[in-house]
Amino acid sequence: MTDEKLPTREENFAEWYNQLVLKAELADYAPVRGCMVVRPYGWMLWENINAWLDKEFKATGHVNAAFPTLIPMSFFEKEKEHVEGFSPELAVVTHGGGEKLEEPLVVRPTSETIIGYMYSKWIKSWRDLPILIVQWGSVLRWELRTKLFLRTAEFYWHEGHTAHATSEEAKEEMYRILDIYEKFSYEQAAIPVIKGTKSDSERFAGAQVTTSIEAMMWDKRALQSGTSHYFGTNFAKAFNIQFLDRNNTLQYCETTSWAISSRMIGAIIMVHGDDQGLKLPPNIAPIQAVLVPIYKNLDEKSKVMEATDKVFAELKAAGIRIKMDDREEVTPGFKFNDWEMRGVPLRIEIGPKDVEKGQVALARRDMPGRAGKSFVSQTALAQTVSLLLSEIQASLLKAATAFRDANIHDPKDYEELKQIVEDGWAFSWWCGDAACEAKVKEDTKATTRNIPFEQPGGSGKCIVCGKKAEKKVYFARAY
RNA sequence: CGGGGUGUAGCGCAGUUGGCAGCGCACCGCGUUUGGGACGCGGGGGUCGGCGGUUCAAGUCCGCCCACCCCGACCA
Repeated sequence: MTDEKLPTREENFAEWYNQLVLKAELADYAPVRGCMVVRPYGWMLWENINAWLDKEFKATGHVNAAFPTLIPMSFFEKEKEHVEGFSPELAVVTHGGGEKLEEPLVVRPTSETIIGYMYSKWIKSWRDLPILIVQWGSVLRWELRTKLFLRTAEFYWHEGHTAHATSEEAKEEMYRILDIYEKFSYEQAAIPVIKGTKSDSERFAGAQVTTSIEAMMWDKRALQSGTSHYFGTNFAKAFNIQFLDRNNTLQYCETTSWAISSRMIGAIIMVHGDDQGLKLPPNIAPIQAVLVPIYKNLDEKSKVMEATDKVFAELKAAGIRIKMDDREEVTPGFKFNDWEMRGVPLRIEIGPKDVEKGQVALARRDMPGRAGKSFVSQTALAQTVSLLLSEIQASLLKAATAFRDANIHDPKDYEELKQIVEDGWAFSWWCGDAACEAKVKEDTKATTRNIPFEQPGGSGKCIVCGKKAEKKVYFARAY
């Protein structure tokens, strides 16, 4: 708790973000370089995110399991691109029990290798396929520059790892998961995303195809918010994951992996937040409504508390995640600001006047000042609140979508592209040549985000070199 | 690893020509307050990043080291 105000987003977006994460008590800096502590309020948000995803994964035939945190170093050397991609950021354990280890162990930066090793033991026949396993946990990458939630050394995620008999099935899986990620973004996080394929230079180390969902933050930078990879037989060959098909022929498996990380929380902060603080989507908010009793003396207190207790019990019973803030040491005004900063979608106030009139005062976090305020009857309040929460959920998505669409432009030439990516996304024809992509990156720091599945059709001229281009791509500066 | 910066109470900072280590917020206690960030009074809290040097005397001067932050390269 503190009464210092946040900097505005215009003043200093990075500082606004850092201070908000700390003040809202989502996370704190850990005494370990680049690591964070996710505090209870942040973890509740994470749990709500995971609960939804877990349900979707299970509904599509996936099961959960756990693999070791430590992975033999030699495993990483089995897939060439994978080791090249990850070796610069590995943390390595060299000693155990006071003795130097014969083979160093890597703290997992991702688990394709150890899971691939296990799959080779478990898979013998086409009857064993597909294997659809999700692991929930954390991984460690020795990042050089870190930022709470967006890029920490240790971060939390789920990683799905699947093995299939055919490339068609594996690709279907990759797309199925990306669709779940998209659905999550729209329906739960209220963040519009663009689904597409990563360019060769942006592909995951060891993947044949990497797909992603990309979201636009308030400062118009892009955030890759989820990825789903198709490996072909790359990892199957490296780890000897083979099965006998129906014709008694030995085949390599086709594998996938996919993930959404705690970075998603950073996206929620940067897409919805305003100068007052967080705005959490009701569907995943740890607290959907906060109840603030207001009174001046003991007589008023007993009447007010009687009403708030009743309202609290009713909303709780209706399944609304409600919090009663009956702290006596701070004023109502302080509480209003405090809970707004922490992004609670709806505030319910009950004071002596409301008790008299059998009403409550409501304040919507998604609407500024008076526009979001109303008085409603205490009768059937749970229904009113539920309805409002879904309205707020919808309005957050609507606002985020309008903002994104207003900041995507179609440059007429390369010069205009350079201007656009200063403060927005460019949607342009691209010939597919890595050299053109590299030139944009060098000139503007913007990278290709993805080649969206949704294409205008036809062909055009590459925005960089002018050669014929079959696809349009998003260029943006990324986190 | 390159460029820039900062280390003094939990946080933000001040500390002059070297001379009793301070301020604001937070925290604890008591009282008054409470419909948009309340106030009064009284308290507790320090290896001045570390080590070494100069000096009667070092937060302050000198040397070395360490940590962290910002900007690049890397990245979910």
